[in-house]
Amino acid sequence: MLPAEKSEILKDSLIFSSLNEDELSGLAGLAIEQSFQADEFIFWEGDEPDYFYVIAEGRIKVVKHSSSGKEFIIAFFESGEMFGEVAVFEGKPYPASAQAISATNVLGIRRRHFLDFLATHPQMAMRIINILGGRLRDAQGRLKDLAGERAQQRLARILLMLASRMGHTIPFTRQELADMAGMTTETTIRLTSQLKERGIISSVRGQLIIVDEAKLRALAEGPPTI
Amino acid sequence: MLPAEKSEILKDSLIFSSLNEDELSGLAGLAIEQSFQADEFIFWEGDEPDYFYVIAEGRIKVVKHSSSGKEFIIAFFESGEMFGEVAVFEGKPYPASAQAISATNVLGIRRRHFLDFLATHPQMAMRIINILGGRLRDAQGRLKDLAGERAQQRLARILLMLASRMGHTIPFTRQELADMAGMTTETTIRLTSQLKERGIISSVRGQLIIVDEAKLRALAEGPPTI
DNA sequence: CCACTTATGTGATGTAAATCATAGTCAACG
DNA sequence: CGTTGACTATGATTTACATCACATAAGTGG
Repeated sequence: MLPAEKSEILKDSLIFSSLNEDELSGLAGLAIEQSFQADEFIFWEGDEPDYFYVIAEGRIKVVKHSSSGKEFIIAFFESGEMFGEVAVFEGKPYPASAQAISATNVLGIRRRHFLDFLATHPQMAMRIINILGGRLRDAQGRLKDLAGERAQQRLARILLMLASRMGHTIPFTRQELADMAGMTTETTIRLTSQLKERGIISSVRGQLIIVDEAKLRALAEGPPTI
Repeated sequence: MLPAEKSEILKDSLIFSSLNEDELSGLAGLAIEQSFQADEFIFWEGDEPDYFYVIAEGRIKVVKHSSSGKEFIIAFFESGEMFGEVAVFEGKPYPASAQAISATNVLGIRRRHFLDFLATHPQMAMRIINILGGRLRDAQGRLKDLAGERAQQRLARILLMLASRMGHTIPFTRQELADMAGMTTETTIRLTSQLKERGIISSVRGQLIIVDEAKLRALAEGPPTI
């Protein structure tokens, strides 16, 4: 891949879009391209955090496994988004694994290089603070949902969150939705079947289309206060 | 409160400890002291984020309520720690409420002032990135626990987390522990009673003492792989 | 010191969702 | 084009935990 292409990818990313040409090409010089097949792991929980990543093309999920082996999807990211940053900042092992959902190209920047770059680019630090803040807000919202809301509502909220990021067509299987909402595949299938009967969603194999967002939102807000 | 006292408090905080005297007194000039009784709210979820806070004295908890009204404790903080920062960075309403656990004094710094200060103090931004990163890591670990672990393990993990921050004497009621672990008070009481029987903890009203941390850790790790 | 509130403790019962089981359906691919 | 494997579907059964209901401390404040 040409340095100019790397620059272009970084320029299109959420974090680096505000940099000028010189800064971009400086960073691009440090970035290493890597490709992954669907289902391949970019890193595993516990690995040393050598790289910070920006997605050039494709989609990845960040997962943790419970003690019984059950998978939980903490987040997923697509083109232009970064991941692996928390471990890189702290210098501690990655707290979760990253796995490609589809064929994916990423740019990796070495921890040391990235920290040096950050130290000399204060406005980038502010950008990162905003991104981390947003992710923390999301995580805390999900914590409350997992602790206190019923499966129906948790699923509705997950669907709305996904819709706000990717539009009304949601390219995930029931299994993946289950792993995001913290429930079993069977439960997700039963709940989505109900949603279909009520005309709130439609679906084809491997994806799900939100038909009536208003009704879904009502479900997510809470039980129809009897 | 004298400016010098405010400086002293800021100097003792996690975020501002690296500042020099001039910077500290500059910040101290912007900081407003506020006091709260136990159970009083510092701010409510949904409020406009006017202030960023540092705790001078006391303890607070950050809570969200589920649609059925159940409380969930997202985090608690004590002297020297900051809170309310996510909302301040984003300029969106506070995503959760903050409530004093005991009588508490805080220093509040106006959003605008804090952002201006940040913009001119790059090394502070790095400090904040680290703090947010740590909180995000914690939140993601708890997400996985809530989604995939049993009540027994969740409680054990909460206790260990608390112990690592405050020592083996944990000053929370069963109700508060329940609200952190995402379960009912009754379940927490039953589980702690079991832990007492097994000699892993002891307790007095309103607090709980970890006696055998190794056994607790074994419980937290997972079921005794049969 | 007595009423009152808050925290702890325990049993009986209910239930949401997990688990177990089985089957149909669609896409991919040699 | 038929076989294989992932995805969707649905019923039967189990279970961890919530809910309800009371009872007994242990502080607290008049």
